[in-house]
Amino acid sequence: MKIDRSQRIPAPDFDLALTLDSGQTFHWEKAGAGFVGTIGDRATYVEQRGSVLKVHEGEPPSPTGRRPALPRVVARYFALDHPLGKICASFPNDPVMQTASNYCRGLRIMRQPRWECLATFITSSMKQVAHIRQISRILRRRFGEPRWLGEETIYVYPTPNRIAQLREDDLRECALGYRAKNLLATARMVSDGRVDLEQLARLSDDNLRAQLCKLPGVGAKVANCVMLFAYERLHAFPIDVWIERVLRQKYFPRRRKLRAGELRDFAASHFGVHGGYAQQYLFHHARKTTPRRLSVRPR
DNA sequence: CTCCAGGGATGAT
DNA sequence: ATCATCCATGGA
Repeated sequence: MKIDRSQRIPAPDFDLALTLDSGQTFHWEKAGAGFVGTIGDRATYVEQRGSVLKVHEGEPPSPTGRRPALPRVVARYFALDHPLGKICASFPNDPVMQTASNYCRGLRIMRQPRWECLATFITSSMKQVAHIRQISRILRRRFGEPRWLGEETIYVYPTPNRIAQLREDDLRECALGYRAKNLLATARMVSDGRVDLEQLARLSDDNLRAQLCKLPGVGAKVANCVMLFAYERLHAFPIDVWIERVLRQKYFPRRRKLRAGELRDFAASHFGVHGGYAQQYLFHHARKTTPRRLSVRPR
């Protein structure tokens, strides 16, 4: 008979499914009543029951040294310590923000591994979330190390060293298109030590952004995503096509001409010290409530 | 079929 | 600084 190895973690003010569907990570998949995925190199099952998470993990591939206990790893990954009440209370009191805030109750900005977050957002340029997920799945299955979780195999995100060994064509075969060159070049910079992603955590927001933007395939938007999702810079405000649409339509409906710089300055000042959280709520609300265009058009 | 997607790099104003 | 153009791919 099977032993229930699951552990329980208190998780108030948290919505697991909402958080995993919000376009931060791209690899978690539904499994039974919960989700399976990796947290760093650990294959993990997570299931929410009310305000408690049930978690268990797969066996490590080989005898390993002592590792942090899984509940602490999960709690840190999902940022269960973020004071969500205070964060939401810091949002501006305008109807657009309040609607998004109410819609996204329990959504948390996760603490992702640096390389994994950087690499996936390099592959995200001009891609829908569904396709970013597909690219992540292919890269993991082809180049990532396997882990076993019960009956199923989970793949860790490939390391910078592994990607750096590949040829551009290997990545193009993973449907990366023009992004292949950028992912490869950035992987080689991280792999050979020209950039130390962990050391970058010391830098101020502006210096961190500047350093990230030196990496091939990283501009302001991707840099802000990586700052927000992997460096805990909760003021970073990525502006993608969805957010730009929201800002222009909801906050500047009568301004035909509006420079990108003006949008950036408005976002930085209007949404408060946790602007990144506000941005994520606006993004997810817009993406989930904007009706898809009907497929059949008159001719 | 067309339109669009969690953009970046480059070159011209 | 700001804008135009190109870059691959596949879902809807």
